[in-house]
Amino acid sequence: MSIRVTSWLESLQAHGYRLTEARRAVVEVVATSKRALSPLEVYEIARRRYPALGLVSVYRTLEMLSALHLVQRVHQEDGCNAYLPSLEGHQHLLICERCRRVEYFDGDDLEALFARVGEQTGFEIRSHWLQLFGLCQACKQAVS
Amino acid sequence: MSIRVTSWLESLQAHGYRLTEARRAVVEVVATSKRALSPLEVYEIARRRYPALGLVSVYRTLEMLSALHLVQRVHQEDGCNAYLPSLEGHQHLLICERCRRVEYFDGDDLEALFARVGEQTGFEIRSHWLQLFGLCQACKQAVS
DNA sequence: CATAGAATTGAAAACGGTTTTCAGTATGAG
DNA sequence: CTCATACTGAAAACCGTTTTCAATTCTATG
Repeated sequence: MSIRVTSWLESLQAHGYRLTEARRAVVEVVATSKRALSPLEVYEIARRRYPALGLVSVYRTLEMLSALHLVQRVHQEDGCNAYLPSLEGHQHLLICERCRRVEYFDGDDLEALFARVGEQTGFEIRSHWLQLFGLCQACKQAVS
Repeated sequence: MSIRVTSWLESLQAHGYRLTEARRAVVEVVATSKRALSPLEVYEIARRRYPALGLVSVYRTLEMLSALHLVQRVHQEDGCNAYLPSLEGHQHLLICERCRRVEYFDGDDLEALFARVGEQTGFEIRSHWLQLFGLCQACKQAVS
């Protein structure tokens, strides 16, 4: 059992949520995924180990995990309802356009840019959003 | 009449689309907006000058403008279906969280970061997506 | 300017993903 | 073990978007 699964389940419990089979199944799928998954994908995968699962519970669990900042929503050209584990402090994503695999990277050097833009525009910058898209090593070779 | 409105209409015509009242109304609203507008917002505003307009035509016109790269879709926490004029070469957005006004800025200094991330991960980076969120000068004062 | 034929229109129906409702069930505190 | 209640899945409702379709509007051509 992945350490992340355990930690998410503890986190849910610590916030007063009950640990149910439905939630366990959803957490196990999302916490260990290396790709961003849509609610329907989570549903289909999680149902392999807990066939009684309802799609509604997937939505509800994703909402909780999102509120606890354990998962983040990923936006792409072809849809904005995919979820991915949130790694503390590594908020930027690099997504393979072919296989959808995601890598995390940090963007420390962005602070200077933000400061400059804030100064030029008079905005108080409060958050940002950076995603890169491309081909992962495996897909790069597969395509060529 | 804004230069951008004229230019968009010419662009539509040059691509074989007819110039109709519905399209004119939609183009006039979107091309001159400083905020990202949802299809429904476009519809409501455009109907002031062309009441016969149907919501369907808004969707269809936005799709065309998007295909011609004249508008871009803006993604935000609370929705991903807002459209904004695309300014050639200035692809990054700074969005006011309060009034939704948008500023454009360029992010030339990002190339180095992309190169570094590409090298570290083995990805071939093909595109990117950067948005900043904050408070514009006016809203900064209004809030405090 | 008039005509004809194709592109375009708006209304309504269909669609698909998400949310709400609800009666039954499983959880976990005591 | 018992009980109150959080939680469940199914079905219905919802809502933004897309499709369908008959009527209308453009615009190329004569």
